[in-house]
Amino acid sequence: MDVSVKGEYALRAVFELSRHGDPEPVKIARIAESQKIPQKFLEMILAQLKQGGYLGSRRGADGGYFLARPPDQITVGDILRQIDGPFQAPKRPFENEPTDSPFPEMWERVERALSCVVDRTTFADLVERWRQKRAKRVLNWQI
Amino acid sequence: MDVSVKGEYALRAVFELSRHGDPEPVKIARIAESQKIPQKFLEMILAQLKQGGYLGSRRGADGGYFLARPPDQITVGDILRQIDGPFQAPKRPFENEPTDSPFPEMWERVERALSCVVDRTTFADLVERWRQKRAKRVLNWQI
DNA sequence: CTAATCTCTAGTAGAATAGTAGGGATTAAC
DNA sequence: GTTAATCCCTACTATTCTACTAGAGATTAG
Repeated sequence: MDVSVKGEYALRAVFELSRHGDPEPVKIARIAESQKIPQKFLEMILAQLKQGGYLGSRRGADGGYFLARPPDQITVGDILRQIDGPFQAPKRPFENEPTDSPFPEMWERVERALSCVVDRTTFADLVERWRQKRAKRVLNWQI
Repeated sequence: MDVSVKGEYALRAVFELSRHGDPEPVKIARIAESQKIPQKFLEMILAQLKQGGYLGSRRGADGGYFLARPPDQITVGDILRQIDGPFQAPKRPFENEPTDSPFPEMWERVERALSCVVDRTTFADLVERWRQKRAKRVLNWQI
């Protein structure tokens, strides 16, 4: 019942690209620095996200990574599932359980509840909330 | 984003005790057999649940484990947290993050959504659903 | 007393996590 | 076309976690 550091790194990386906005590629090194992620580790994560179809890349000097779709079409759930695999209660070891077990139904409820958050939160949402928070902070700072 | 086998074992053990109903102690061996849990592993789990105040025990011949409270006062969330620890998004490595990060808020939403299921589902609920399912099945079987 | 139980400490094989290392392939710019 | 900057790919690793197992000790009913 937790989220891996790798998953959180992936979210932060995609957030960084979403925040950047324009389709210019962003270098791994810059994402790594601005989000405090070990660069070599981040390389693996970004490759995995590209392989999932969420990111694109350009090599060579002036290369980098960019979003393969607009940020309102990528959800937190997409990224987490790509990196950490699907949510699962341990159904595997209990396949031959009686059909009247109350647990599978409960796990479905959990899954739905989780999905309501992660599959409905897009990176466009996250960026918007971030902008609002920042605006508020700047406002307070000026008073 | 998953639940350990140990956590599921714990849920099944408490379910077994709840289903049993009366305050007579149930032997580890019986729980282990009827829920297909390795006995020695289950011993550790039950000790942990007792230490959390959810179960009581009696030693010696005719000993066993029993619920320390009525099943409508033990939730799935209680047991999972006792065994697997609290749900957490990896807040630890990101303590010095800017205050305008959108992630902490999102993790709170996830936690609340999760809580809505696991902290509102008691073992009395599970037993009731199980009984209903079984009644339905028997009915179909008779037709 | 004895047999059946819980209790406690320790160990352990295998998988997962969170990385690191080092070079190879591709591209922009001179 | 050489160079420098970047992504790409394979392999390795230390540490921790998971899911157990082993064996002996403490307690109790009969």
